[in-house]
Amino acid sequence: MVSVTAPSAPASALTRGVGDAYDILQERGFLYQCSDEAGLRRALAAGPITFYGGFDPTADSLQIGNIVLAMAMAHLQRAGHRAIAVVGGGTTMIGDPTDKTDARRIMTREEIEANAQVIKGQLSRYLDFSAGRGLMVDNAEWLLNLNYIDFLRDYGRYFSVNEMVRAETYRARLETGLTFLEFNYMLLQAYDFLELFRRHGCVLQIGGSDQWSNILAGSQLIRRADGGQAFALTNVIVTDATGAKMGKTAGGLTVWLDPAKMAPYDFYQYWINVDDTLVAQYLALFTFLPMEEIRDLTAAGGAALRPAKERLAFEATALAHGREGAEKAQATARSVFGGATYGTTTDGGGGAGGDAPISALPAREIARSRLEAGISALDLLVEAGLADSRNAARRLIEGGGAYLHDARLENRTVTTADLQDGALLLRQGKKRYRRVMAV
RNA sequence: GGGUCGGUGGCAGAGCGGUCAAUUGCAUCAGACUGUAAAUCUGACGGGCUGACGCCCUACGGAGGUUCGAAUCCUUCCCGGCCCA
Repeated sequence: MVSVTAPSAPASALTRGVGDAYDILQERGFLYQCSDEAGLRRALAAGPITFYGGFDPTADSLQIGNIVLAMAMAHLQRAGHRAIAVVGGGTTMIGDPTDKTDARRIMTREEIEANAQVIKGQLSRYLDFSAGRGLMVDNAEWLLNLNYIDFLRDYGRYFSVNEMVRAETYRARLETGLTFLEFNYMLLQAYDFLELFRRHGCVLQIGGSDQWSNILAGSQLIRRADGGQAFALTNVIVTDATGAKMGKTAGGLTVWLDPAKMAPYDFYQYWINVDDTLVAQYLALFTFLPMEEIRDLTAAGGAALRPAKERLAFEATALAHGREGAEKAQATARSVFGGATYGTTTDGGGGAGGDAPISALPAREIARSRLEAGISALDLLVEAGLADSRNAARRLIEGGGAYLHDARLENRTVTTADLQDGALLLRQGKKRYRRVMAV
C-alpha cells in the first residue's frame, strides 16, 4: 500500500493527512470500484477536495445498511476533505430502479422533507456539518425546477441510450420491466453530480457499488458538459453471513438508527449476534478503532471472539446512540445474559449509567387492574410483542419457548402475583427479552 | 393497438374440478447442542377456538358465472412479460 505524501493537513486533530484517505478506506475494506485510482489519489493528496454521497429519504430513519456510506464519508472527512451529504428529495420522487423488484412508491413532498430532517440529524453523528467541513443539501432544490425542454436540450444530448441500456443497473430491470420514469433516474443523479461540481467544486462521488453506473454517468456528464474531471468511487455492499444485505435482526426486524424504531439495546444486540466470520470486517467498517487493535481483537478464533463482538457492539452503538446509550445497552446485556464480562470496554467497566441493570430492555406497559383480574399468558405474549397472534403465542408456549422470569411459561393465567419489582420479565426463545411494566 | 404467455402464502415455485389452508426449496420462529456464534438434528410456520381428537372463518390479482363442489372451467376488469405495430 503506497502512501501518498500530503502537503499539509488542515486544522483539527488529524493523525493522517488528506492524501491518506484512499489508503484508509482501502485498508478498512470499504472500497469496491474506482474510476481512476491514480488520478483520485493525486487529487486527494493535492489538498482537501469536496466529495459527496447520497441518501434517499425513503424512510423516516436510516438503517445500518446506510452506515457504511456514512462511515466511508466520515473517514474522508476526518482526513480533511469536505463532505456533502445529499438527501435525494428530488430523485426520491422518481424512484431508483436499482436492485428493486418493483418500482418504488412515489412519496409526497411532505413525507420526504420530514424524512430528510430525521436523516440529517442521524448523519450528524457520523459527519461534521459545521461550516467549511461539510454540508447537507437536498437535490429537490435544483431538480424540482428543471424545465423538461431545457434539460433535454442542454443535457439529454450527453446521454447515450445504448450505453444506459447496457448498464448493470438497468439490465435486470429490462427483463422484468422498467418504466421511462425510473429510466430517468440515472440522468437526474448524474445531473446532481454536475450541479454539485458547479456549485461546490465537488469532484468525487461515493456510493454503494450498486450505484456505480449512476456515479459514472455523473462524472461523464461533468466531462462532457463542463470539461471537468470528477471521480467515481464505490464502497462494498455489506452482506450478512447468508449473503443477503445486512440489516435485519434475528427477529426479522430492520435495524434502524432511530431509537424509537429500534431500541439501542436491540441495536447493540444486533452486533453481538453477528456471525463469527464477519467480526473483523464489521469492526473495520463500523467502528473507528485502529486496524492494529482490530487485528489484535480478532486474532483468536472461536469463543475468544466474544470480546471482539462486545467491542464491536459497544462502539457501533456508541456511534449511533451516544456513549451513554451504549453503556446502558451493554450493562443490560451483561446482566441479562448471566453477567459474564468479556474483557472491558474503553471505560474499563461498562457503567450502567446509574439505572437498574436491565433498564435498557424494551418495555411495554399493562394496566395493573388487568393483572389483578388475571390475563392469559397468550394475550400477555401478544401484547408484549413477542407473538404476532394468540395462535403464535400458543405455538411458542407449546414449543417451550416462552419464559417468565427465566422460568418456562405455561399456558395459564398471569396475575399480580407474578410481578417482580412491579414488572414481568418475559422472554421468547433464548435471547429476546421484553419487560412488561404494571402501571 | 394486435398476438401470446402469465398473475398462488415473506420470496421462489408446484398444483390445473373434489383427497388443498394448498407439494417443495429458501427465509422465519421454537427446541436440542453451543460461545447471546456457525453447522447439524427435531418441530412449527393464514386467523380464531380447544387440555386434546378436532371445529370454525378468511385466502390462490378484482368482480361475476358454470358446478353438488373451483386455486383449478367460463366471462369480464386490472396488472405484468414476450413478439409484432
